[in-house]
Amino acid sequence: MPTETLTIRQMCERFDVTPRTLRFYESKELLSPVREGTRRLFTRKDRARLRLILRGKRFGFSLEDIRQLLDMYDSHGSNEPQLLRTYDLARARLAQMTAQRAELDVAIGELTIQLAEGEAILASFRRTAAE
Amino acid sequence: MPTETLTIRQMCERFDVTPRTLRFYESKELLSPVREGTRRLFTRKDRARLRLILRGKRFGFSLEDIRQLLDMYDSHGSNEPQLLRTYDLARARLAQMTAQRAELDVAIGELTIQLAEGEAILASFRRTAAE
DNA sequence: CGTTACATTTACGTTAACGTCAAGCACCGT
DNA sequence: ACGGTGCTTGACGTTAACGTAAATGTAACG
Repeated sequence: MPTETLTIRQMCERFDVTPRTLRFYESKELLSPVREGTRRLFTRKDRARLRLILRGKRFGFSLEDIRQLLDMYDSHGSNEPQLLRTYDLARARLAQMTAQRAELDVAIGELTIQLAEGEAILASFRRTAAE
Repeated sequence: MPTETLTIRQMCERFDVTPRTLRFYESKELLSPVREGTRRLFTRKDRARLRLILRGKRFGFSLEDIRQLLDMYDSHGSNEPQLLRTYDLARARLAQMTAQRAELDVAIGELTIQLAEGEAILASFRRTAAE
């Protein structure tokens, strides 16, 4: 049963991140690779955590938020108050994202209108130039 | 015909920004209020520009982008190459925003699913506690 | 043994958009 | 003259998530 650990470089290729990023995450206690002498070896567990970290980032969570979520998640998935906090954090974040989406929609709409106006002006330039 | 200039404090209240922000914008050449002695007085033109600035921010433009857009806009709305650059910048930004919205949609979808799972687990806790 | 390739730690640098003092005019009413 | 209020300029501080450089280590290749 090979544990199949990865070097930092292999991790970087597999997840498209830089070494600096992995070391930074370790310093922030988001990852905890084992050591072979002085070198880091990333286990299956580290890879799982990194996947969750990257997903969290896509959600727009800060690394600090993610750390708390991860800690709560696996320090005890069976601890209700902690799970509840995780849940609330996620809900709050979802609300933010929904609001952000709404604003983005408005902004896209407005900008689209602006663009149409701009295009009209440019079109008039082209007509003038054609004389 | 009252030019109706505003003090910095009045501007802040009207637009919900801080004095620091207005001075910062001036230092970045986004605004250019006149002086009465040593004090700033914001004219109608400044108010119009500030409105555009705040709108640009809602669009997600950086202040530097906004400065360029404003300069191009009123340095000569009749200069075609500059107007074209403005237009291109806006189009690029719109593309970014659209992409961002797509990602946000995906993230919202995923997070919603996660929340449903979390809720299910919490529900099982409540059933256990009810025994 | 020398070089190449990859690894490590330490620590300062970067970016945007302001926040937060500090020190000091300028005028107003008393 | 004095206290209060509002304004001014300077200049350093803040935040997140790394980038980047320096100095060093170590393992294998030829």
